[in-house]
Amino acid sequence: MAILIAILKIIEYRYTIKKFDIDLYLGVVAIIFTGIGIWTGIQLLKRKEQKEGITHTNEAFDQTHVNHSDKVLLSEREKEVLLSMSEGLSNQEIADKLFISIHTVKTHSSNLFSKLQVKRRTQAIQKSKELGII
Amino acid sequence: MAILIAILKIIEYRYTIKKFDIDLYLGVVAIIFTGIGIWTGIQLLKRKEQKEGITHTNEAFDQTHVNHSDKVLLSEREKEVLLSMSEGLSNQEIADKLFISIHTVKTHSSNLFSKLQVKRRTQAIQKSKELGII
DNA sequence: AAATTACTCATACTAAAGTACCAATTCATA
DNA sequence: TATGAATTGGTACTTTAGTATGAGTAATTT
Repeated sequence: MAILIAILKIIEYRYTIKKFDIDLYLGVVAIIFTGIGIWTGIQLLKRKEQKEGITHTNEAFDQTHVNHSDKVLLSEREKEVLLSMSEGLSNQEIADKLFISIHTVKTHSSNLFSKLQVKRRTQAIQKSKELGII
Repeated sequence: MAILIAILKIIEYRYTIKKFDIDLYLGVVAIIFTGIGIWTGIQLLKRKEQKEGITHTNEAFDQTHVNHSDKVLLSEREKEVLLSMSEGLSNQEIADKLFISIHTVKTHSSNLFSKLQVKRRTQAIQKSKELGII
């Protein structure tokens, strides 16, 4: 804001161009500040994307790093749940298949997610295939 | 440009606010057009990035499309969403990645699910891998 | 015997996913 | 020019997924 005001002051040669059409001056101001706006917008969006990019690469790094250092050991039941997930089954369908309640399936899910260090079943599927668990 | 001029004309109540400080008027014009500029800049950048994204996916698409059946025909965008799904991204993350709203991601999701005749994203991932779409 | 691990089930939540509508824009094509 | 496909965005809603927490049981290990 301070910069904008400063620029406005610098441009303020309107006393010298008073003889010119005031419309022309306004048009120039409008165009200049449109340009400033465009530039600002691009800068803002760039910064936002950079932050997201850093976050993503960090996540990707963590995943691949853990792959080599930790041997992820899932229990039998967790592996069964994970396998069923990769087949596209819902929690309820997995529960029916394994003759357990949906609550138990959710417990196994949550546990295997934290063991695999993922947040969603789709990530678990992808990661477990990378690790050769499935 | 025509729009800018038109807006300028609409704003042109300077005859009525002549009694007010001309600096105030200029400040308002500057702020408004800065806002317009920011918006324009964001829109321009969005469009640019989207074109780049499509180019990339087209390259990837050409590699896989030749090899496999076109019985299930997904649109470009649907394939992009599907691929992102298989990478374990949430709808919100896909939206951010493709520079579209989460609503649009859901629309694409729902459409590709019915095209693949599945009910969940996990099934879509499994089936599309069977079909060689991914 | 005590501790640990795996498995089970539950409640009560929040978050995400998915569906069903609708509507506007763009773009290629009949 | 009109028509349809693709893309985008929205509201409102239901369903599923996921988290946090607690707790009981059986088997194994220390």
